[in-house]
Amino acid sequence: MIAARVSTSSTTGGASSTTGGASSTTGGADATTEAVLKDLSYVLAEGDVVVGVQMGTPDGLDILRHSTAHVLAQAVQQVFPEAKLGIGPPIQDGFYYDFDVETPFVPEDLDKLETAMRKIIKENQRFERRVTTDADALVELADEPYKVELIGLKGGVSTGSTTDAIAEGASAEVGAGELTIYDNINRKGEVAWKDLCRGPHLPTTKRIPAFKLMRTAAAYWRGNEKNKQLQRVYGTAWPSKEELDAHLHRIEEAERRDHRKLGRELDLFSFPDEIGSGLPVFHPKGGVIKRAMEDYVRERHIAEGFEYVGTPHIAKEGLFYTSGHLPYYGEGMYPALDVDGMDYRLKAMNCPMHNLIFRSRQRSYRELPLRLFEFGHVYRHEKSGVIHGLTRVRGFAQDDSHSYVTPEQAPAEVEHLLNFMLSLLRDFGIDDFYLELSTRDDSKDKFIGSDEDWEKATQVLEEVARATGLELVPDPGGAAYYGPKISVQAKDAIGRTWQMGTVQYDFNQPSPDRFNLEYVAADGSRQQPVMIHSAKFGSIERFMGVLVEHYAGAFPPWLAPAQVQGIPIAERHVDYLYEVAAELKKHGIRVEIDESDDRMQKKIRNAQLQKVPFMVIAGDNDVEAGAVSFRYRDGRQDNGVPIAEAVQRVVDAVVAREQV
RNA sequence: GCCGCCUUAGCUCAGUCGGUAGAGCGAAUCACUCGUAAUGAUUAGGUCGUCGGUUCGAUUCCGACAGGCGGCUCCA
Repeated sequence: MIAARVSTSSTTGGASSTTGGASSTTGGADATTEAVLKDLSYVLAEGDVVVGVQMGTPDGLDILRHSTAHVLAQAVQQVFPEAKLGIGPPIQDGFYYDFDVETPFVPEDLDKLETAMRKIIKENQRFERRVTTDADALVELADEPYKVELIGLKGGVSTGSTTDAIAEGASAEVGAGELTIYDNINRKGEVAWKDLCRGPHLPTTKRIPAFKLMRTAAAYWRGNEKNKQLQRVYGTAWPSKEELDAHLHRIEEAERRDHRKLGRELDLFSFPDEIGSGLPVFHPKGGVIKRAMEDYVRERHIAEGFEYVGTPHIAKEGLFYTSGHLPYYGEGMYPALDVDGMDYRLKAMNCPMHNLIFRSRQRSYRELPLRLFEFGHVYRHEKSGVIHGLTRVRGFAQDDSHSYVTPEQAPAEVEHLLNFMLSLLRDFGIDDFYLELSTRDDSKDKFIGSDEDWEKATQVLEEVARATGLELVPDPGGAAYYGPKISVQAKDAIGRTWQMGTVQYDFNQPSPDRFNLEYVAADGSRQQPVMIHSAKFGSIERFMGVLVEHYAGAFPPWLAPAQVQGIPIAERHVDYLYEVAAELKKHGIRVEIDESDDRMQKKIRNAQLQKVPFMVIAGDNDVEAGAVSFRYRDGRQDNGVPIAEAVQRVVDAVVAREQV
């Protein structure tokens, strides 16, 4: 036990007794609702209900990591006495601490700091909590300008959710309620170091079993680009050396499936410097995957009532004033190209052009929902520091659709699109994702349209999203300028989440002061449609990146660049394999035969490294029996399979889109 | 865009305290024809990211730019 959740008797409503057995982390909903984390040194009052916090629990890990962050901060101020303290919260799998230092940290500093930290841990310093007042703390921490700022900010807020107002992570230093300072007391009973902090902490530094500093980076103070950049040190801490090693091992495993690495090894795509940052090219093998994705997605869209259209990559810039892109997101668009004295822009979205297709003639309510779809290539001038493999690029294809509907049809269409999108993701085997509902926040200048319209649109999206039963995470302020959106968020190999498909409800672009879209209603009146934007994968490029990582490059046969690798035992079996390959090709199977003069063991190794789903091997025994021998990527083998059966096996797996 | 680090052969990386470079894998060629993850030998391959500065001399030191990596900010 390293800390405790304590609730006072006044808050307990019902039957929960104070016995609290060993495994009572969930014991008594009444007791835990109001329970507050306390240090073990906390002096109990009459009637307090106490639940121990173990290091392995989420609370316990946070306490361990936050305490380790304190040790780091102490070490930094030992090694770099001029360093000023920022904030140091626990995060997923670790912690960080921000410092204002003259010269930024370099990787070698981490070694020095780890050494200093080990010394502090060995000293077994005691974390001692001390209540103070704003006034006293301001005097005591006069040398720590960032802490002083936090105290000032806290004073301005009454109670409750102060975190947003202050800085992400700052609640660890100045939560609501009384202000506290933690003193680190060394063996001699002296205060070795102190920090403004809400706590709780481990009882002593020696209770930190295993930690490692991971990297340094810069981070804006209080997360604002306009503020000074502080130097951030990331670290991790675990209840045992074994768990630390396991964590480091997980990171290594994740790096193995990084799509940037696999993309090169499997010869799928590259990013030639000569073309420019964030502009990928697909090699033949990546092209196969890309085309398989596109073919399937196009086919499914048509089956779902979409009509395939095509639009250009650039347009006169007036179009993007009409749509609202230039006034609201001009920063994200490439600068204008001068053409015959007019300014043209590369498009960042397809919707304006689809709107023009809608507007190309008068539309009747009988045509609605009208669903336009294409793989529209868009270009966005992403800041140089955010480019990341295929998952954040500057030019990409959206599998983009726009549904034009009557307001009454909107909820059903949103539902249709969302379910369609989820079914597509599942067809590709992607199952680790959650939904996000991006809405408008108070900064109204970033968004257009009336409060009522926003409210109605948000409500429609939320109801449909909830009906899926998937996890739904709110994202206030994340909406597009023209309307709220539901998005699918998928994780990559290293735990970063990426926005995939979206469904966006737009009542703005059709409006009279934008594109002025209309349809003739049953009563002959002219009405304004609602448009619903939806990209099912979001971006073909990003989706391929996520797919590569999801399968670690070992694609199911229907997506694999080479579905079958033919491997002759000896040169005399090559012709026989070509006969088998001819059969496979009749069924559209992608088959290659390794005619090199490598030994067959080497050929197997190569096919294995290329992650080909079916290795089809033929030697004397197979030729004699009119059969082939299968080897799969996991090492399984199935010898002497008759040719017809072997062909059928491969074809069946492809048609069923199975993994093998 | 900001901060830090990085850029040497197709890939992964050594190396040069300033005197123009080396390995493994890969490639090509030759021999070998082999039953489920690396047969052997030989050869080719680099204006050390680009441009500029310092220097008798720069791949090495300095600067700018480009590209990459990790974060931050951003993400229609």
